[in-house]
Amino acid sequence: MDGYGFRSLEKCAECPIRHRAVCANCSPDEFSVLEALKSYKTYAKGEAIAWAEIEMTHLGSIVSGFATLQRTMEDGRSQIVGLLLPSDFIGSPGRATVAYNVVAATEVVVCRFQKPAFEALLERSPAMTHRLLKMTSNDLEAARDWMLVLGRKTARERVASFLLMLAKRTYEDDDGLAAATEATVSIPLSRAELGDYLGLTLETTSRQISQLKRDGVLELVGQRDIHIKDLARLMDETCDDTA
Amino acid sequence: MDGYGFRSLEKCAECPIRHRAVCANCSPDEFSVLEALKSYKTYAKGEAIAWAEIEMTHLGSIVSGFATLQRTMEDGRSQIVGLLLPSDFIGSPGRATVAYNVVAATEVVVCRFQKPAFEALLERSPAMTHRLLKMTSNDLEAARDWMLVLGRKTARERVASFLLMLAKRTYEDDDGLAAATEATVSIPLSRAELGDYLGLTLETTSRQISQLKRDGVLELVGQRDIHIKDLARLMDETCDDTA
DNA sequence: CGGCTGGTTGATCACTCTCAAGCGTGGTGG
DNA sequence: CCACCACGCTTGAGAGTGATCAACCAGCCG
Repeated sequence: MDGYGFRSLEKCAECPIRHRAVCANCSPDEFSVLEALKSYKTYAKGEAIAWAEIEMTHLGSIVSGFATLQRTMEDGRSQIVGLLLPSDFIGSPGRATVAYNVVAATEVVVCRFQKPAFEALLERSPAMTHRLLKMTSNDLEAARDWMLVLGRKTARERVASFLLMLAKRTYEDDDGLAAATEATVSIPLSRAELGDYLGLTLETTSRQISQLKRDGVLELVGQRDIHIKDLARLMDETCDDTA
Repeated sequence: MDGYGFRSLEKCAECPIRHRAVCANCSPDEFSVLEALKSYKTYAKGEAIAWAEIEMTHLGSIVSGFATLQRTMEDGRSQIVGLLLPSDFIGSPGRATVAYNVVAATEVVVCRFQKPAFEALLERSPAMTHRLLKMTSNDLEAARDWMLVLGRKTARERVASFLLMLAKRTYEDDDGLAAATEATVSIPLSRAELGDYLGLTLETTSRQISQLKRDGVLELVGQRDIHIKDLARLMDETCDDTA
């Protein structure tokens, strides 16, 4: 379907991620340049969007789907170092390669630009540069938050932290999470991937989810969807003060 | 000594971090604006440069010394989520607070700017914005690298990874590390802080250093300086492919 | 129906944490 | 001048959390 399913996206003005992506603050002039340069590509679940140490030819934004950033060791150990959701940016301008693999966790549609062209555009567009700085700085903040999880939290706290983060991201647009007492989230990762994100084995991850279920904090709806019965309780379980 | 010891720094052209800090690509015009706005402040070892959730009045660059970024939990657990070395930038423009404490690990001299003035300047200076984007993106890369250490590595591998990173940073200017077989590094952190950086207890950290010493990989020179006898061996110990 | 994949659960093991004692150095005061 | 204390570091013994290895279960598809 490589592109053909997305004719409606050819106009940036109708793009679903228009107000949150790197192009959020662009002027009409800039949008017309972007529209001329962009192309869409669809990746199947499990497919690599970029590979560590391999030069990237394109940069771009996730339009739909989830992707993971994963760093692996020779002996097979692997750590997911980031999740990409719609509107997140793929690649670092000015850097030829990234140190991790970008893998589609679901089917993913990317709005892509040739790297040199995009970098040239960035040189001339303060709006995009500032937006990208803001996004990068948010990612840095999130990465550092997650370092606390990986370095200091117990297995149960890690799972709780993950579910809470997912709930926040899921409901961030309606910002109803502050008031809500319940929430339902869909986990876009397998237990093995979840373990790689949490720095745990898949068995420990599964056990902690079961335990939280037994303790009445949540309910499983199928294997990928989780209904959080008591959000306040879950927040306690994360042992985290950041509201 | 608040400033008086640094009269020689009043001219940016003579600043020791001039070619690596956020101002690296500034034009002469921009430098004269920076010179008018900047002020120096010295922090004693252990003093807070910024505090989580407390609004920052200034942004700036480390001129000399080391600082740590640390995120703490209510129950006392703490994780160091970054090290700031000379030329590193403190604070995020556009964000009122940061989620971690910035603490001087040694005596630290900071070249500071009032936050609103600096942000206004950044709006008008593509050179600084691009430089800051580059630096932020490097920090993000480093944070993600460290996530692999925290999530997947053993205690011994963590210590080895830390020493190797320190050696790289120490020798990065002479870039002689590629050829070198030995190196001497000075650890700017106590064992407790080191543990907080590695996601270990101070006891485990100490034990692993002793073990590496017993195995002939390194020698202690005092308690803070470490002579790495076999760099290649140390790289093996990190179990990391990134050269 | 049988094999395959992803998830759960169980038993055991090992690594790291916890608690505790001991060591060395540097500073203070009698 | 030296005894004493404080602090940071090291080392030891035992406990606990999560990893490992393995069996089992459910859903899916051929």
